[in-house]
Amino acid sequence: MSTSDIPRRATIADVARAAGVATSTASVVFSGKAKVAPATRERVLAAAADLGYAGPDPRAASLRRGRSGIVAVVLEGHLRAAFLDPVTTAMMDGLTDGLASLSAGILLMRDDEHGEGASLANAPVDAVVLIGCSVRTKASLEIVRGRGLPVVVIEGDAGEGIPRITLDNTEAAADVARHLRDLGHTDVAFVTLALDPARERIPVTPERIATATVDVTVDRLAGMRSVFPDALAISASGSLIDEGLLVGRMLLADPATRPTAIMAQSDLLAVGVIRAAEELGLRVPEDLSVAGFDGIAVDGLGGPVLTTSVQPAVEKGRAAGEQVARMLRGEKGETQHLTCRFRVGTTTAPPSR
Amino acid sequence: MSTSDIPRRATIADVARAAGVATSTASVVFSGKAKVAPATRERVLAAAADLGYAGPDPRAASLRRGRSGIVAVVLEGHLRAAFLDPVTTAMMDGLTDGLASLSAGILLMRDDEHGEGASLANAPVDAVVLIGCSVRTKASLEIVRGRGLPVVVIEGDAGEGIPRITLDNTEAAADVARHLRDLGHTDVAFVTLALDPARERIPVTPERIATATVDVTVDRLAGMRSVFPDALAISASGSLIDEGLLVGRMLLADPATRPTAIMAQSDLLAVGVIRAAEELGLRVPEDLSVAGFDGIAVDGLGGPVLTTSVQPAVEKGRAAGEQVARMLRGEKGETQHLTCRFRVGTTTAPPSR
DNA sequence: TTGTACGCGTTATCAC
DNA sequence: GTGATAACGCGTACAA
Repeated sequence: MSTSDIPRRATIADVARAAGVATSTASVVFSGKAKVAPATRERVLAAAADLGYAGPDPRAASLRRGRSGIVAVVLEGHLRAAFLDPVTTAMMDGLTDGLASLSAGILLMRDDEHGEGASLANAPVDAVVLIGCSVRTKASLEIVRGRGLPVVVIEGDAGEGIPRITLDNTEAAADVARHLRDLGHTDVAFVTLALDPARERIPVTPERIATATVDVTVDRLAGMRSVFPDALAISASGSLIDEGLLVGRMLLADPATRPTAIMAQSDLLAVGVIRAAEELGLRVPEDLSVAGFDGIAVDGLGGPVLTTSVQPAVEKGRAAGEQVARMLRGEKGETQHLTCRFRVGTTTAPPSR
Repeated sequence: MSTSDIPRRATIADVARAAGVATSTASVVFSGKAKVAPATRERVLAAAADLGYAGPDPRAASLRRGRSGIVAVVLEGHLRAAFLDPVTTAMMDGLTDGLASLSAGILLMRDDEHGEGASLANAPVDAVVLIGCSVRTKASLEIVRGRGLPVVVIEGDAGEGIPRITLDNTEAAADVARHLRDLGHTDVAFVTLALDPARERIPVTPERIATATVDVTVDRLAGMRSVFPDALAISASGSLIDEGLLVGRMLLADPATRPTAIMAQSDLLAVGVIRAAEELGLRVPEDLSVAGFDGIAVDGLGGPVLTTSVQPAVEKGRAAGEQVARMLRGEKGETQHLTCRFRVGTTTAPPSR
């Protein structure tokens, strides 16, 4: 080991020089964009190995190409909370599929960073996928549009010209509600997802709906209310079994006002409600019908099959990924409307009284 | 379609020209790295707004700076599976904390992509965090070292000079086992995590251990075996309640060979075992003691408190993030050894027979 | 098939 | 406080 002051990393130019070829030739050897004589190819590779050159610097390459190979995914709230939700993880899964043709990496970003740091404003990304639609999303959208990046919004409205991936939340929720009505239920209560960032576990009032920021919650509630206009609804603070349990207890505590059916806006919430019923010695579906939304596989649920509306979560992600891929290819992104499929399970039945 | 309908995006040079200042001045206006007279500042900002310039191009900036502000996190297997695991999500949470001082973005990468695409080999990242230690991790490691990127490995051995974040898996597992032995149990069975990518749900044999690729599984098993050398162990295919349920059924099916205690390598598996016991009408801990590992909060578990070893999952991520931050500051990364803490819960008791 | 030359858009440095 | 200039490392027309 000699003096070596500052061991500047070898560049492709160094490699070319060492191999006795032009830098362009060396470049081609690594990109494979053109034919190179096997002999020179070998020489270049040997020189590279010799200098410890590990291929083109991605930063320089992306400047030159105008592409970084990275797509940003903007989630609301804490990453942890986002990934706790099976629907989100399924969607991410689909997204990686849809993006496969680009073989792009996924840069996770939270929606609420305003600090200097690696925000949407200065991340080297080629496109952006926005998920959900809080007030903040609008801010993110502003930044992204300013940068002129392709955007796709999943379950949210981004305004004119921005391709979206939508779900028929209202219709699908109405389907589930109609199923309960058709079974003969008239005394139904709802457990909704969070309405706004405050995430309070309290009854839903018209005022709260007016100021709600989570479209999904509002849309599904609208569908439910279209069948049972006056049903009591309580908002949970998130999509968790434990939340469903808590709200379930609230709804079932008083035998006098106990509904014959509870409809939750997510499967996890529904499972929680079932647990609450079990605690109180109520049988599902004999004493209480419970329906959910999402159609996910709940780890540890076991026997019962939830009556629910199965949403194409993976498809949502895949569709978004495909649109991003299209836009990056220079084509125009298109809005895709996806639909849910109602599924009858073993957790709903006619009311006993 | 004419050639002029590609409106080249404005650059900082355009802005500077329009504002009548030098590009370096305009640059400083955006970076804030030096004082600028309010008047010129205004002029530059106005010109930028006028030209629709949304700030420096991140690609060019990162080439110039030699930093992209992105840290890669390499997970094994499907992203979905990774995020299904509460320990992983907790760790990611800690990682974002530890990385906070860098305000860097997190680029998710799978461990098993070998395609041309945006693999570790050509992603514009400043550092890498490798999680777990499969055979493939070694391959990832090769690439990363070749590029000379700072690396931190969480729960895996990366060889000389690579800082690691480790857990005292063997010792902690032995602690749990000793607790069971001290309660008087002699007839104990184990449920382990996956041993290798095949993820088979079958008994663990010496041969399988010899060819295992998942260090965590092997280490914890070693701890368990140090107390109960001859206990039957069955490997689950993943850390899921449903997996615990399946393996639990296998272990409890035959009353004649039924153990008095089952020790699982994860809390989710343990919960599954409890469910299996409940199915068979066995009471926990009266008829069967169950212990887990991880100390996570299981959504929907409810009443019982699991006897387990609480691992510092969030800390693991935070420590990794901090080491990355250090290395990026030019300091040397250091290996951190973290320890688990044994917790007695309500799911273990002396054997009844 | 190989080499030359230029530009991608920015920022650090140093004069002024 | 402001300006000129030189890299940063690469890809790719274009010429040979």
